Amino acid sequence: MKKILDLLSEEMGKAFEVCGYDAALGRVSISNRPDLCEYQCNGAMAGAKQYHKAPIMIANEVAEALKESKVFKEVTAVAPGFLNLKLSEEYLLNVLSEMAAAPKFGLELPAQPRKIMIDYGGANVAKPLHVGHLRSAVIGESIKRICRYAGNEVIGDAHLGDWGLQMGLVIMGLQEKYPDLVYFDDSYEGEYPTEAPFTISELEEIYPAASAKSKADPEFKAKAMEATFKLQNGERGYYAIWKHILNVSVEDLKKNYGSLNVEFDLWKGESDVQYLIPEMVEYMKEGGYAHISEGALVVDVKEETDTKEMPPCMILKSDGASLYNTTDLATIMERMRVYHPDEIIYVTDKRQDLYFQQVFRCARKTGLVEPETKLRWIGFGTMNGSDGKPFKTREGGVMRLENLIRETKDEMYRKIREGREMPEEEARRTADQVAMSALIYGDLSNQASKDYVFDLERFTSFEGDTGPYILYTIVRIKSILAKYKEQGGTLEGLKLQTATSDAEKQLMMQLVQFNAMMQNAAEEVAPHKVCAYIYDLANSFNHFYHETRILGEENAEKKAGLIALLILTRDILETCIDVLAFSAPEKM
RNA sequence: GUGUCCGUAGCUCAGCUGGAUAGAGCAACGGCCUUCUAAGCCGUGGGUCGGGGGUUCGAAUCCCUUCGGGCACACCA
Repeated sequence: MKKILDLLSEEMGKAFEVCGYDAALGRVSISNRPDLCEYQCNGAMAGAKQYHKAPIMIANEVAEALKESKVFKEVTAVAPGFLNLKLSEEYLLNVLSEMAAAPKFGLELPAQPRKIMIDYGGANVAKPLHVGHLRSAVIGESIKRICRYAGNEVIGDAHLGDWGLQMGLVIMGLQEKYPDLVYFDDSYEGEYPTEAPFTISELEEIYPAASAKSKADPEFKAKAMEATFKLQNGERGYYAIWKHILNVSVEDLKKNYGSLNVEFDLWKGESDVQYLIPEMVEYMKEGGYAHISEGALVVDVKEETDTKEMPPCMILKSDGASLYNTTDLATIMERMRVYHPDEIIYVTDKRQDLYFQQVFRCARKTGLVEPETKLRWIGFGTMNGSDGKPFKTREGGVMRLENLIRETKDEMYRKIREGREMPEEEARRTADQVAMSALIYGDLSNQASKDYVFDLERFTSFEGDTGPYILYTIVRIKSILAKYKEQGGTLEGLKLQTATSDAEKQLMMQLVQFNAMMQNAAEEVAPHKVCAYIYDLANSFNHFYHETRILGEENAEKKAGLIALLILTRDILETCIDVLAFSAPEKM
């Protein structure tokens, strides 16, 4: 269904037209002076020049034409030419009722669903997730859910880093620790064990140790490079142990991502497109796109309109080895063949801006994607500590994501214990759920592209613009509804009623914006807009709640209408937190 | 150096396709629980929107310039 602002603009446009002006001038927006009006139209001022007329005169004429309007109950022309509008309660009720009955609360879906792939920009195998992975995970997940809710087919791909030098390093690290493993015995010809000879914790120790050693010890580094080379050329033992590394890591990653409610549809990695690289390189050479520069194979991606330096996109290093670009381009090639998406969205940190410009230009120029395939890059900022510098542990190291999550859960548990009587087990469960809302909302409520300060105390607070505040609001609603049912009420078939107070009308006006908000959030892939909306909605609700006796309402019809309003508010809030990838408990 | 993003209340941030007195939250202070979760609600104080120019009837918003900060600039990912 149509969005409220479009409906109002239509009504206003008609009035402009009746008075002999361009209907486009009738664009209505939400008032920025809530003390004066609910909506406003500035078209009279915009049209003054065009019609050589004082804005206030135009505004007066239009206001006059709207005197009998069923949509606006009040239209006032104010100097120098503002049109201040108040909505008729009956009209608001009609729109809101239609919305409550419509699928997805009246969100308009695309006629043809678009196929969108989301690339979460790669966790690495054998390396634990750290706080830097939080953002791509929660932003990517939320974007996935928003796009899906908006009626698109969305495929999320983990795009693991599972193929570079790091793998050689881990393999060499393992060989040093366990030289007798059959994987390192060249003469071994039997089947390799199905069970991995190491745990995830061992693996996580081995990588940093091997990485550090390779920096200090050139000989070790050479061995790791050789191992990488052998792995990539299919050496049996190395490949078998690599498979173990992959499996153990993915299992652990699933656990960690799972606690953030992040689910990937595909667990593909760089290794999955290695087979395509020779073909892709050949294609780029044959097509005349690639040439040798300083020994490396590159594709020029400069454009005449560039005002800055644009280095070429490198396809192969001068030693012939592949690199990040190579696998990313091969991945695009594969995705086009297998899935043929209309759009690919990359979620990575914003330092990779230039890099993705190069890759996108290269993919376009070489025809790896079609002209209408949209390639979009979402660069997110850094999560900083209270000192404004990238977040560190107290000891100054990189904090593991797992630990960040645990600390947040512990802090939330402490708060719940402090503020509520609750059985131990339920307190734990509730704390976990509320903690995730704190962490996820704390991240998503910031614009993705900006850096933000992680403040445990603030994020886990039940006051202000936080996840717990949103959940608290939902729980309050649920609590009333539960009580209403206890008293023998039913939640079915209730009809919304005309607003009888300002607070109720405010709440209804907030609810009616849902479809426009969600559409906008999807178009701009902006989860923070959903956050801003539910914060406003929660505020409107709490204000309304405070002023309105619901269960004590004596008029049965009115009471049913209030309950219907609560249900709608709860449903919209829960729909929103669901696309943000967290959920509300029944009690807290 | 080139490019890019940012600079709004003590702190953390909205607002930026130009509109009326620049908004929230936190922190500070003051009210509101015999009634549906007070983890709430209501109110008070707090601002040269980094500086300077320009465009406009009107600029936090657009343009130019300047200062301060982050980040990136081919064989890392």
